Amino acid sequence: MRNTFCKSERLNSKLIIDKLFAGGNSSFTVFPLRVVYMKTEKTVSGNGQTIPASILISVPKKRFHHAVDRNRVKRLVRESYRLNKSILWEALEDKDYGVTLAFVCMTDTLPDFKHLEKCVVKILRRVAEKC
RNA sequence: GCAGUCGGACGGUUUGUCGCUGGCACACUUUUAUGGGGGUGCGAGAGGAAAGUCCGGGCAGCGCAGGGCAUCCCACUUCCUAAUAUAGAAGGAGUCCGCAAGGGUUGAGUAAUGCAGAAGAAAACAACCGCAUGAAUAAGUUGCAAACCUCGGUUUGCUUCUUUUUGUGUAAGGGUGAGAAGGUGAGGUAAGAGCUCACCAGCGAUGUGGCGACACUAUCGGCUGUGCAUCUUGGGAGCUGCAAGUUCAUGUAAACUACCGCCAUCAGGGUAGCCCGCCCGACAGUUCGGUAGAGGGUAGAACGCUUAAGCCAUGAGGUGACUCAUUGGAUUGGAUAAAUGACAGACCAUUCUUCGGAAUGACAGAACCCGGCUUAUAGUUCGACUGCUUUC
RNA sequence: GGUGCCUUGGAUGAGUGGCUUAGUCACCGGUCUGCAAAACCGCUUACACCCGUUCGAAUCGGGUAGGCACCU
Repeated sequence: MRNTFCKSERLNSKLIIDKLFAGGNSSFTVFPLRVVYMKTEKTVSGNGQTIPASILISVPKKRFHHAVDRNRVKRLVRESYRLNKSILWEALEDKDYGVTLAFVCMTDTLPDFKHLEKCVVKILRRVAEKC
């Protein structure tokens, strides 16, 4: 399995985002990230591949004032998801629904990659268990 | 050598693996078709400030017969740029700071009107103290004369000075203030005063130089307080901003347009603050009911969207900003819950070092596009210049 | 991306060029009380920062920093 991250894996629909944050969805925190997730239908990308999970990364302006730092955190989270998404995908392979995830950054200081990757792996395992 | 001023350039390099965005080529798939989709290969992918949004322009939509007033903005000069006297740059001018190289800053006009805390007699009208002089009467006083007597004084008249009251003159003085009728000296006067004169500072006129701001010296004019506001003069300004706006698919609202009907009321209504003017006029507007039309907003997709008032070199013109060229050359960021990344290694800088090595990599991330300004910025580097010191 | 606004004692908040600033609440200290509450009295370096205009700036102008709202 290739560790890609194409456009249809990103969450960009305003309606789904509103639904995700409206309440009633499960969430938990593995410092420095908070995760909100929701069951949805699986989407099919242009080449016929089914995409079981789509994600969103949010870094609040209050915690990181400069755009450089916000971009850096988003890229780190995205990269660690890309390298480890197989955990979630294999768990959802034989299910008939998909999952939508939102990562929210909770820390004030810039995290380093190895730390964040461990954190993301932990989160993905927990989501895979619960679904 | 030390201290300093101004201006410019760069702002980590590179290899591998795994990804993202868009470009080109190739074949594939899907669709009636334009087209859409992923795959493989090739080469590309943040800045000097991308930032602040302090200015200006392009571009886009809406509005708009015309004129005046009001409102707001601008204000040393010449010149440059798309930017009209506005944002800025260059050459100058005035003024302030610095020994200097240099740096900061800006004056439209003052005819009229108003205001100026505290302090001060007074903030420019006057009044007051003071000075000078006239008068008055009262008191004191100097001198002279006359009369009287106890011969030393008393009384009366004139007179000198002082005090008091009052009229007139008074831009000296009143030492407070940011500012006190330009300053110093002499003459002059009852006392004083540009009242007169000499020198000095400023202003106005004439002259000379300069495109001009302005400068200069000479002559003439006694013309001379500071700040703010009103005011006056000249010039400029329609509003909103790519979340502008255009197109597609979906669908029709209590909003819009046209027509019809009914009821009541006003004489006017529109022209984006007011007036003139212009337009409409018993139409329009308001309330209710009906019919028809056209279609807003939200969510989605596409366009706008990147080759340009652009950049580099050469030549010519100009002190310079900059401009010109039948000149030559290179142009590949275009995202949209938002790409330009992550990891590992080598090198390069800086710091620490037990000399093995270790740590760190400034400020900061395009959001329609340009030009300027401002602010942040580790480190490296180039050029021009100034002052002081030393040596030759 | 664009547009508009705000910043004054610890908190709130008045002050449109003239005595480093009105009031309210809170804190602390004092008076009062056997002790407290209430009441009364007192108290708090720089008006966010820098520069300019002015004789004089919280106030006027320019810049910087921080914060808020709207286009939603």
